[in-house]
Amino acid sequence: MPATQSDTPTLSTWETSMIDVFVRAASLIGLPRSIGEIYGLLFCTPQALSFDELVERLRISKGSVSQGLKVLRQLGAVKMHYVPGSRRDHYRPELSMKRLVRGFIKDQFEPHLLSGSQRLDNIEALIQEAGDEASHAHALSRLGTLRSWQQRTRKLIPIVMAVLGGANFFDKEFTDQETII
Amino acid sequence: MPATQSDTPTLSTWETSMIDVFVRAASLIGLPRSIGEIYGLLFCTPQALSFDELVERLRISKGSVSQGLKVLRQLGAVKMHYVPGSRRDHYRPELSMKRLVRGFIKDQFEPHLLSGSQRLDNIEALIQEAGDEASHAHALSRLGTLRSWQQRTRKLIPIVMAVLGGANFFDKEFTDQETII
DNA sequence: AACTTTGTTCAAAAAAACTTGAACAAAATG
DNA sequence: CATTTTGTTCAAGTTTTTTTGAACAAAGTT
Repeated sequence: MPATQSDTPTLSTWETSMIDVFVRAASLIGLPRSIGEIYGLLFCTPQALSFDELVERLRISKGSVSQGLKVLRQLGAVKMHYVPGSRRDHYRPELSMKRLVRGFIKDQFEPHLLSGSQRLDNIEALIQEAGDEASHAHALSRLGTLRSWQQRTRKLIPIVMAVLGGANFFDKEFTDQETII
Repeated sequence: MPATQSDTPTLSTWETSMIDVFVRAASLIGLPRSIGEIYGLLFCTPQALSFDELVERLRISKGSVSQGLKVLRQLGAVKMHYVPGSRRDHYRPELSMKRLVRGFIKDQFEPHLLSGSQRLDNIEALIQEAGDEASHAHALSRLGTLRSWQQRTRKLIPIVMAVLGGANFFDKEFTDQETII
């Protein structure tokens, strides 16, 4: 058994910086640092990495890696990758921006939109029950505003996905006179 | 001086529920509860509210209201409203979804995109300096992916704003055969 | 000028979110 | 079946974020 087996090469400067980009991006969308680190390292690395390699190279706990990978799998941001001859799970990053965004919207956004609709219906009932007749009109008007925001958000999502979906309508070739042929 | 002057009507059921919607929305975009409460109460109320009314009706501290309003002003989510005969500042909620979204993007998103570009340039330099020639190709390829994500995000923002900007290209009338006349 | 009103600031307290590591479960191996 | 490998769970510890409230500043009143 070679003495070098468990050597853990330290992260290079560029890897650290690139991981830092993902840590910031994660925090921007409300995900913990450890998740940014895990995805970031997978993003930097040519080969799929195992659970243990993540723990060792990032020097974070098994618990963090386990929970982090769980969330990333749920978001569709990492894929499991079979490595012949190894019992360990290996992971690779999802590299399609469209799929990453879709995963995020599906997991973090749409549930709120869904439950939101029901909440607004409940609020409407509460306004009707309320004794204060005078302010019904205003309350219902604001409720209407809220519903319109919801609806516009719903309309927006497929447009965003379309824009992210490879070549499309919004690309230069489609709008630039010269290149249309 | 009437004894009832400082009566603080408690929030009604529907107000509480509607404020709750905003508290959830705030947390979804990474803003503290108190900010959701402040915007939510302004949204529910027909008249502009003063600083003190926010403190009293929401039963949160002056500090929270002061800091919350500061952030909301910065985001363009509340507007100051002059009330004749009162020395106090009064506030009204911004009701245009487009302006709300623009404020959020300008304040919370664009700064990251900007600094992000510089970071990627730095990373490119670090990769060049790195000794490990063998992995240059992969590292640069991933850096390219990151740059393309950035660029796509930049392109997306004006499209989102356009979709939110009143009647437009994506509305039914523009695409539905029957209604085009 | 002294006093009142109005709102901000910031250090400390409280609450929430994240990470750790040890105990545990599940499955492969010998 | 006992043992090892691999990964999950969760209570406790740590860190970060948010809230509070008292001291302070700025501006209006008397």
